[in-house]
Amino acid sequence: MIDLKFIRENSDLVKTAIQNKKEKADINKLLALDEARREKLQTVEKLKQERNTASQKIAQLKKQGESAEHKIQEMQKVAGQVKQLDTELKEIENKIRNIQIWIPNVPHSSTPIGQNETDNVEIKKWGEKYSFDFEPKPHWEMAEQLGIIDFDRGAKISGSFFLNFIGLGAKLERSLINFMLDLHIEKHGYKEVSPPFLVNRDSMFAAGQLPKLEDDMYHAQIDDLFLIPTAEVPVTNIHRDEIIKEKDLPIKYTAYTPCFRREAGSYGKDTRGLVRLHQFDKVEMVKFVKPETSYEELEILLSEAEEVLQLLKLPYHILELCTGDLSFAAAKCYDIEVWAPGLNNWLEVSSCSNFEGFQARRGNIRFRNSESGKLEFLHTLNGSGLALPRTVIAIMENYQDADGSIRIPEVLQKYMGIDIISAG
RNA sequence: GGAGAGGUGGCCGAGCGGCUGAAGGCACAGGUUUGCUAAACCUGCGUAGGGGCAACUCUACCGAGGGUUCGAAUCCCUCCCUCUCCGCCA
Repeated sequence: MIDLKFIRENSDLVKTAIQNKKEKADINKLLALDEARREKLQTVEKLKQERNTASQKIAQLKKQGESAEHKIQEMQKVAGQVKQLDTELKEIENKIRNIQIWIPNVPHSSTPIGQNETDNVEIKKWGEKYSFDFEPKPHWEMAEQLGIIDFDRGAKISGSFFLNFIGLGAKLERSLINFMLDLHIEKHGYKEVSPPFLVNRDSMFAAGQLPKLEDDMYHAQIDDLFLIPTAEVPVTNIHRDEIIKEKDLPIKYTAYTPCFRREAGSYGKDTRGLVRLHQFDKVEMVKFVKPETSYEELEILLSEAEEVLQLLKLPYHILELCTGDLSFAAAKCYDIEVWAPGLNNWLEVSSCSNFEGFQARRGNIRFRNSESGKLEFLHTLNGSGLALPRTVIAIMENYQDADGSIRIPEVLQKYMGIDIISAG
């Protein structure tokens, strides 16, 4: 959420942001409503003041045993007016809010302006693509041969884009989760959280998922609960409506959760194998930080996500997202894409974003600034570290042998207990 | 699901329909005392939204939303949440 006062004072900036993010929110209408609101507010408040002083007078009169009838009758009129005006005011405020909740975060000045993913800027490449003396297979062919993923029965049980990891496939998934969690906990200093996988409406709103993305989420209607699309949602909400001690910042959490996405808008693209699923596992990192440190923290977050791929020795590159590809709530975002030789394509395995105060304002997450003595919204960030199935793709396709076996990356061997998933 | 208890400021905790934005305590900040630590004492200290360049001032807020009233933290209704007990269950 963007501060109304900020919008009032920086309307052009906000309008540009809306345009660059390809969102729709009528700032002119908002400003007009805001104007009307303040005008009405002054009228009611004046009446309320009148009422308050009169009420005191009445109390006084009654105490002295005098009649207050005249005053009371007078105030009955005022009370009616106040009620009427309050109702009108509430209507205006609702209208304002209904515009406000659709205003996206303003991109950071360093974010490149652009229309869509083709305008994202590659800022880094890491690792050499492995060379093969055979045609690298896509992972789904390997998976079938090795019997480590069961797509068909996933579809039977739940529908398309659901699957079963079986045997060593399931163990690979579990090993990766543990490897990533251990890295973030032990080396990067995050605290592990295992949060709820179903969250309420307030939590979805605070994270910036609602109202925009309601159609993309699974919704348990009876209880009005949503299946989380990412651990970001429950973990960011851990401190909703809280005031955090300045000395406790930054707070860093890492969480493994499954993620549930309806993928309502993603027609026919990337639909094979593990690339796009309705349910997938992910290890997430979330940070609560002081505003002045958030961009520094973003770079650190990015490097911590990168480290997962570096340790797995998987080639990747980093994209700085352009305004048109930036999510609703983010001010800046880096995507990490890993190379998948079987698909002959890059796959997004991590998004590292700074939300600045956008989520904090929606979720009312504050700290007391010791310098100013004031309560301030802190900044939130999060990054995948990493999304599992696509990491599995990268391992399968980069570490494949001619016979279809998968060599296990060194750092995973102690988790897997083996060094190869053999086709034999 | 059934029965009961409760939701007040950063935290704990009082609170008769008007004198309560809210006692008291803790925490925090500044000051005095002090060789250091600790302690004692004094002072200050809610949030949000308006108006005024400013000192300042007004309004709202005691889980949420309605209602009664000239006036509600205090009375009534609805809802939400937490806790305890019972039932059910991993």
